[in-house]
Amino acid sequence: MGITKSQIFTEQQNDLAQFFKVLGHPARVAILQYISNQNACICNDLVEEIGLAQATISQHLKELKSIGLLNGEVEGKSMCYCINVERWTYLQNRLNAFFNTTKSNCC
Amino acid sequence: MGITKSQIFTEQQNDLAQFFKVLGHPARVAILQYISNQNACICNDLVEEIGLAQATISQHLKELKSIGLLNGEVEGKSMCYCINVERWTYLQNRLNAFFNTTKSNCC
DNA sequence: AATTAACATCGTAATATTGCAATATTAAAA
DNA sequence: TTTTAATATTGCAATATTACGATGTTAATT
Repeated sequence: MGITKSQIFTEQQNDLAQFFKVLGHPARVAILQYISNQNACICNDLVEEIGLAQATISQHLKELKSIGLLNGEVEGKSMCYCINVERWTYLQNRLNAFFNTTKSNCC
Repeated sequence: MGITKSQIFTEQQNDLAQFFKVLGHPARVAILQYISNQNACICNDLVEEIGLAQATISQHLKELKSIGLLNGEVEGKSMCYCINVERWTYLQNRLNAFFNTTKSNCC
């Protein structure tokens, strides 16, 4: 079917999974790493840097924005995409909470 | 195309993304949480607990096994699936390293 | 030996994702 | 005002994922 049965899971489970899912593509990992190594980020750089078509990069940026990880500011003709540090930290804490509370008790 | 261009990314980026991807489904999050709340885990419990068909649960378990997060032991007719604590910790450290080294420097 | 219980695997339908070319859109530059 | 540069959006093809019924497989039970 290809459709996830979200309604049988809790909201926490769904949005935790959504965070993981967005990070679950090497292009998006690479984009975040590249942005963090720059003082400024311009989308066009990413096209050359990553090696995917402009439309594809734009799409990946959109997904990263969808979970609040990126802020985009218009700078003339260009865009300046930056990591939203507050959200970044929130996400890291959220994932750590998941790892810390989910422990093995058997075998 | 639906196919990820893995060859243009580093091995680190690809397997980090793979970890995220496997965790990026609410059923798999739920499975890990359920296992952690039990002293033993039997797959059949999961079918009732999660509310997906037995074949579907089996498939999700397979994906969790594929990144080494679950150990499965045969126990008579049943299976005992457990979290591989060593791998679990490795993964947590790996993700934290990603979060800590990827920082924002602009805007 | 037949039955049953607990999974795993296969096949398949429905939907999602990835990627790109083509085409907007927007703002600076000429 | 036309042109150009940078990015977004649309439409589509190829592939991946999700889910489940049907069918194996294996081991305990009868």
